[in-house]
Amino acid sequence: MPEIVTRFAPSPTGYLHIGGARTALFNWLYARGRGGRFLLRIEDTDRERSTSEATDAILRGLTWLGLDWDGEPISQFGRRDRHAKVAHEMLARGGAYKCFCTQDEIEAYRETAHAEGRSTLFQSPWRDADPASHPDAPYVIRLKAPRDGETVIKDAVQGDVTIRNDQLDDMVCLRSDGTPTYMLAVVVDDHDMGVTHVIRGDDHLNNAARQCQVYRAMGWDVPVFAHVPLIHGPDGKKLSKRHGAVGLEEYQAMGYPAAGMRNYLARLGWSHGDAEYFTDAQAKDWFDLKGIGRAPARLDFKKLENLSGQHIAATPDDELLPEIEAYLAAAGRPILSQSQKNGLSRALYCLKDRAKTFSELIEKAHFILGERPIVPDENASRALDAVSRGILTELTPQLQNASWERDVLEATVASVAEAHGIGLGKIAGPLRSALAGRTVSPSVFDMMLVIGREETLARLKDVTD
RNA sequence: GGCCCGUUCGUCUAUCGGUUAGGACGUCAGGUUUUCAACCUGAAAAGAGGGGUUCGACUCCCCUACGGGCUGCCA
Repeated sequence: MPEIVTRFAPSPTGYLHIGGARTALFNWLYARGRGGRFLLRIEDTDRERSTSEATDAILRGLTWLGLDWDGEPISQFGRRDRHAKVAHEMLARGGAYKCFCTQDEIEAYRETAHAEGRSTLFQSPWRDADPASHPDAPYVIRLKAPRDGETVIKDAVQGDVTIRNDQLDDMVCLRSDGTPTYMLAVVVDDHDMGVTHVIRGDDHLNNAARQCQVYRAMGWDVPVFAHVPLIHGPDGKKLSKRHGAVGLEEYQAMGYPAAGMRNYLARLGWSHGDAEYFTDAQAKDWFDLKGIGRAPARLDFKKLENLSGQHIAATPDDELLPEIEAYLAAAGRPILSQSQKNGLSRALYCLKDRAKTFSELIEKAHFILGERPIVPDENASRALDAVSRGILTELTPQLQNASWERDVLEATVASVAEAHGIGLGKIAGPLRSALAGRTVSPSVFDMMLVIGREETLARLKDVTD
């Protein structure tokens, strides 16, 4: 069994699209789960639109998602000489020909074809021209695609897809300026890189037929294709900016942990029985092309949140803190001081099972991160009725004597509450407000343990005074 | 326009000719009420429509509708 080689080949024209991230994840899982290699190729042959900033953003995104690639990223543009060489080789083999038509001529051809209701696929008059008649003018190299018969794409996801060859025109492989087109470049690169499995968006499904013809023209082995359906927005339309977040980095900035993102993205359009929550190891173990669905999937933030929350809860505290700091940086939020970090790391144990995102975790950590003195917000103040205020006053000296074991704390507070003929639930709310300054926070007892005796008493005093 | 792909609860999906069509998220209703969160229990919720094939179709075939993609010297 030869080694599995997959690749992710984004074009650097913007941020890393969430759909692209999933495609990368699928390729990564497939290779990593089978001891294969996962390569990265930047498809930057479009010099107009490609930027190094976009390349950086893509690498950053992949790194954050935890998708490591083997070797250096390959620049497609850097391989243009090789592409040109292959184009000329096809020429020599008779699998391609020089076409001297200008773009205006082609456009005119399409217009009249359209007006006459004929196929607008361009048919070059140069296809079978005698080389002796070639003018000394700029030309493109076109694939001499078969006009009869059909091309069958054996797709691991879509099954056998048959396309009649008369639906495919002679695509341009080498532009008149000598640069390769994408269609040529992908095939040459995938072949040269030894890619065995091409897992990509199904927007390339039709292109695959043309690419097959290039493989044939060169006598190369065709890789296994797996065209996965695109991700759609919640309304079922193609995912675009109007749906909100489409760039992977936006998800990082919203506070989703990378592990949750991986889990969610893997599960979107792929399934392994009823498995919903799983680890990377399980995903690598289970991932296969057969489990990929054929219908486009819609983004569901609720499910993403749920999975994210589970992953945050499952992450060890010491790994969580760096991730939270990375989140704060990505979101452009204030970084943590050393004392805030110390406080937060002590509080993580009781914070992490209640946060679905890092953003939510930070919000719930208000009691430890907030400025002192903490002022109860409007809702909290309302909760502090006369009775609670009295109880809090009475509680302060009690807590002075209490040990800071959680169960002792509970018992202490409970006894005071009971003395007032009131359930602990009734006092816990106001108490929590007093300690945290707002209504979102972990258990009041956890808070006391985290912020310590001095701080707790000081805050109670603040409120009851 | 032509060609290609798709269509199971609101969402992600299981099913691979015979199931009370299963799970998860979300939603709703209860429970614990020692708070928030969590947790527990329960409920509502699906095979786009129409034809076939078959003893029997969500599963196979055809048509329609809808959605998406491709149709560039973009990738």
